[in-house]
Amino acid sequence: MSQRKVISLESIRVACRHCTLASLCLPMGLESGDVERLDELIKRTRPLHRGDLIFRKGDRFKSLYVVKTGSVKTFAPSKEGAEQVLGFHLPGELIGLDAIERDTHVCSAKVLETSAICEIPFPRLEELTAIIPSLQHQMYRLLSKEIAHETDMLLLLGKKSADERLAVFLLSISKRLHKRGLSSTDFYLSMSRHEIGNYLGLAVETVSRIFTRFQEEGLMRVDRKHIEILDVRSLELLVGGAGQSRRQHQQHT
Amino acid sequence: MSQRKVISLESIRVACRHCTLASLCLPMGLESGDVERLDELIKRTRPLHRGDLIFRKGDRFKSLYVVKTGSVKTFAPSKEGAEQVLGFHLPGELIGLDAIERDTHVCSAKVLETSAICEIPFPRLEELTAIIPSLQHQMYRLLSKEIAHETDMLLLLGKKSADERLAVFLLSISKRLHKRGLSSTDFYLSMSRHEIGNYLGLAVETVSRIFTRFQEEGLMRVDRKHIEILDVRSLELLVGGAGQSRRQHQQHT
DNA sequence: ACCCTTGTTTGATCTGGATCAAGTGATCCT
DNA sequence: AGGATCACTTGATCCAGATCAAACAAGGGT
Repeated sequence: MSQRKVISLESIRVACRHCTLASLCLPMGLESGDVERLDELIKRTRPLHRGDLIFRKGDRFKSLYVVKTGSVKTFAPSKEGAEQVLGFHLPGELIGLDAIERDTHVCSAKVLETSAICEIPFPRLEELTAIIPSLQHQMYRLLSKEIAHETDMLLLLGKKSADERLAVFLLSISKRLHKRGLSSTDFYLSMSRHEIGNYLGLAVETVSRIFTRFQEEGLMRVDRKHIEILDVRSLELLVGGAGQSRRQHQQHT
Repeated sequence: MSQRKVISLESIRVACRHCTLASLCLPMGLESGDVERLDELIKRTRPLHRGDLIFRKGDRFKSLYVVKTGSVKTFAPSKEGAEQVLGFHLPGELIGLDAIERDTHVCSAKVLETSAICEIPFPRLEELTAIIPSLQHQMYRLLSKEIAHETDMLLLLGKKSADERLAVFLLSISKRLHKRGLSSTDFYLSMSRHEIGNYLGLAVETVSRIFTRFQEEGLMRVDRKHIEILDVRSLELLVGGAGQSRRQHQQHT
């Protein structure tokens, strides 16, 4: 999702309190003294490159991870090499929350482009949350947000048409980039059509065809990974449910 | 999901420490002193009846809820009266976790049969978790578990065939009843075919047809809401992915 | 006991997207 | 630079499951 592919080695050493993401990330709303305490336990590793794994399914759970720059996909690999893409993660987003319960990662995380990742050892974070109420609250919020988001995805996969799914996907990326100070209408996708389709429960060919059609209809311009949103309004209408999704009977009881 | 429809008015007054669910529920693993402190903040209301709402989407978030007896569905209502069923909840299961972030309920919860519900005011719970580390850990675990579970559902809705979805559903109910000391092979469903289909992203007719076919194949016996699982092994094989789901290409990068 | 409403089943038909098949354009490697 | 591989696009066909239609069964209320 790089607006620019250059990443500064400088920047990855910078602490939370100087990080531009602080307002989106774990430190959100903390007092500066508390941010420093959080800072102390965060490890910043050298940048990872396209295809590198942050963790894989089955690994012992030790830490949560935050994307600092770049982008990451999480996916559930199955025996036969097939997989389900579970999410795409942009800077400031927390990864690994699903591993706490089983003490084992239940999905894998792979870097989609050169990325910097912050590592947060969970046991130490847990200790810290017990003594910083606002950090504890932030953790509950982040966990809850993840649940609410997956709930939205369930609705998407259970009830929406292919067009709606793509529209939701594009608007989601667009909004998230915007929050990070990037253009909401002109960006590069760091994931392949295949990965998009997998994520949305669609075949690659369907994704490709719909992108083409959206372009013909003047909703967007597509050139390879480069996307320009031309008509946000129409995309939003599509999502709203103008083209009435799939089966929507009235309910009972 | 009632093995028996009779519920004892006596039992709903009983505190956590005498509750048979304690080992599945929030108090899991707590010391008895801590259970008592938790007990003090839990409200137990009179039983609700089929169709009653525990909360509805948009309500201010104040409490989490636990099913004590009976069963509950959560669903996201949409403007036009259509809805997406998000989950079915059995005794010991916590509801409302997705509301923490927005401070507002993002789905509604409706009782499927006469049920007793425990209410846990969240602000007080949050205070308590800050001073009882094992309770805090338990909360993280429960939130994480919810995420991991929804992740499984994403895979189900994104990649699995109708047969697999039904098999997963039946085995899930079966296992959860078993954990609660009930029969895993002989039970009553408290939800309608319509709700099952909605939950699994299938039309009612498809659910009905597959139940009929499963019966013809000797996997189960179906009589209205009454289910008898005859061949767990085969259902498990179905889930494993014998009938190879949907499109499962190899992946890239 | 009977009517009405609602849930369920079964059959016939339709269709959105998956699958199959090719061709084209990028990117990478030596 | 040349060749191989991989990602994407486009067209043709197929099919699992949705939708439409109808009959039936069960429970609930009066």
